[in-house]
Amino acid sequence: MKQRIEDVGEFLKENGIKPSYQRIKIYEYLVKYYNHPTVDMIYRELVPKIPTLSKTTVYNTLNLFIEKKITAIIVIDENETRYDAGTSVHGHFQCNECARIDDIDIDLSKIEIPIPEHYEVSEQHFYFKGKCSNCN
Amino acid sequence: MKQRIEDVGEFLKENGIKPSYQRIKIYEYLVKYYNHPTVDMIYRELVPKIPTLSKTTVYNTLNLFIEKKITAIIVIDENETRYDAGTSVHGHFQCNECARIDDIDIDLSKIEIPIPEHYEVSEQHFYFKGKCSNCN
DNA sequence: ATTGTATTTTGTAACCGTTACAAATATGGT
DNA sequence: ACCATATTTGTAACGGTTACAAAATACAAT
Repeated sequence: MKQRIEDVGEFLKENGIKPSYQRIKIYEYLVKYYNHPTVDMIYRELVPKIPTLSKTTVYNTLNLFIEKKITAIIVIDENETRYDAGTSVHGHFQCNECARIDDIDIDLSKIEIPIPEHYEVSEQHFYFKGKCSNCN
Repeated sequence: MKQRIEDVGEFLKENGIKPSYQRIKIYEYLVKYYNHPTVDMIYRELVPKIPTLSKTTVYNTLNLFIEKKITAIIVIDENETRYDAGTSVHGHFQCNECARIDDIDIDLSKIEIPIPEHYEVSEQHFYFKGKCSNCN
């Protein structure tokens, strides 16, 4: 879910990422909207400000963020990958009509998951699909 | 999760699907292994028995199964779509090493999900990633 | 059985999101 | 300013999936 980031450049540095202009703008996009965007959504928003921006840069940057664990991939849309600056465990809801993705707060303490013996869990994901209030 | 299907041809008919040879074999694969296969896994297994089989047929058939709701898509692998003949709500675990997917039984009654007002939920998905016992 | 019609299967080409790669550009230290 | 390094960019390739039309099959009526 959302977390306050005061200085994006500083935040990137703290996480071992040299804060280039493109990287700052891309991360700022993530924390400004928290809208679980596709690469294309980020690209279309930033290109007017950074005319030379390449989609490859957006891909590279997001993959770097993921490697440094300040961004998570949300595997929920069959067609496009979604990205989330919120890296804590929480759920998502995707509307089948407008494709928007909302955060869902899930109380993990109440959930018992029968993971088999000798299995090691590194990620937990919960997602729902249906129709959001705008499309209903 | 797993459900017993005695006569696949009859089962397909009951669900409004004309039971062609290919369709029967593909559905038989799903219920024989319940291994959440990719298209390629199904294709490679069946080609020796059906030498003329086309991958397009596998895609077409699975999409038909999904339309008729006797198969579900599992969105868990970033690269390839997975298919599941078990259409009840349950969880999945994918191993990051060998990519295999196991079923996880989840007690839904204990889970409270704070879905926003006027949202309509049609699907619930739970999945986990990590290392399975074979790879540990 | 034969014909005609609709359905299913098949192969090819296209589509699209993503990545590989090398050239161009920017950055930082001396 | 110069050099070494890191970053960005554009193009081409890759791979999973789908569109499409032709070929094969199944089915009904005569």
